[in-house]
Amino acid sequence: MDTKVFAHHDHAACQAEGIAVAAAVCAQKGLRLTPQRRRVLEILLSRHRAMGAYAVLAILRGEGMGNQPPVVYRALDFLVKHGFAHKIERLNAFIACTRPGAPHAPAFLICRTCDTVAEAHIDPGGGTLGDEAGAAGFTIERTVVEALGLCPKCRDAA
Amino acid sequence: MDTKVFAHHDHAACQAEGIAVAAAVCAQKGLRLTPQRRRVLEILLSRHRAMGAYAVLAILRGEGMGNQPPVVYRALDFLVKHGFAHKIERLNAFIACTRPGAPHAPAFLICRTCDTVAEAHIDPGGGTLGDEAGAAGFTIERTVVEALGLCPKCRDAA
DNA sequence: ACTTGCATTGTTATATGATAACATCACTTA
DNA sequence: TAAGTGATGTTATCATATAACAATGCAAGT
Repeated sequence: MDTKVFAHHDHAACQAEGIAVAAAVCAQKGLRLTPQRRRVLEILLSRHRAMGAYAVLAILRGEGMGNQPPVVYRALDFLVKHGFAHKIERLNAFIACTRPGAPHAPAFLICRTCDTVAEAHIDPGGGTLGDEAGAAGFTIERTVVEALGLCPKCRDAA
Repeated sequence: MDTKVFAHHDHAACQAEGIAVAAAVCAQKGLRLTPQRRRVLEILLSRHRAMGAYAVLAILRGEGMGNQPPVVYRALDFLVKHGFAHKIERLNAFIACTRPGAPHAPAFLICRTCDTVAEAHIDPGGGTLGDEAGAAGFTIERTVVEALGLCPKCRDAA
């Protein structure tokens, strides 16, 4: 789990690696990491917090890279579709993936005080829910798992 | 788990029980199940599908029980706050609780074809995620768990 | 180089989901 | 019956997301 995001870490490396991996994966799969898409990923990578689409759009606007909602939604759709970013349903917001390239079922720990989001990974068909779904004949294709609470830093501060 | 919702069942009893339990719980806790709130719960209970707030509002309008968004959002807030309904984050929609009255951490199985939603219950601190959160010092307060896939009926039809 | 085809981007308009703010009404209890 | 609280009515607005279509860019084959 990438709970390092709750503590100090080499964030510059964190960002650089995110872009590098995305570029490599795109090259390998024949996807186009265009300037807009790349910039949106950089913006998401700049913080371990989920950002709303319109917050991203505001930054793009300031840089002359797009003025209308579809611009940012298309870039976000691309990043989510190919696993470079995730949508946090509870927040209607987006965050860069910390394990791009590898297929995985993400789960998130969301701090309600500082809004930091850590990405964990789970077995989609595992646990009680997987057992019950299996028993009921329900086929799980995707999972949304988001835990809300307090990160260690905010808990200690309180 | 209430996976009976994927199959034929006595739905009239299902609905009646939902209202009866809510009324009993409200009486016990000194909450007011007003006509609007009761009617919204009835509407949600009428199907095992999540409904958007505006879909509920459209029905209320047709019955002269409220014309503006805040009417339905206030009723839904009440129902969710007291555990008579849940919000499905993935769908931005609401569904009646199948275990009203008892505190619980709900999880949902959402069929992408027929939109039926079954409610299961999980141990919020259990499983891999609970372990990892504990190890990271993260305190889980609430969980959003939504599995998307195919219910038995729709899987067989395909 | 040319052109054909497809992915990407630009732009307008609108759909969909949610809340702030304030006035009014109703129920309780002292 | 007045005061306090919770519930409702209403207007306006904010926030999130997508449809539709035009214009552009890029890559592959000839």
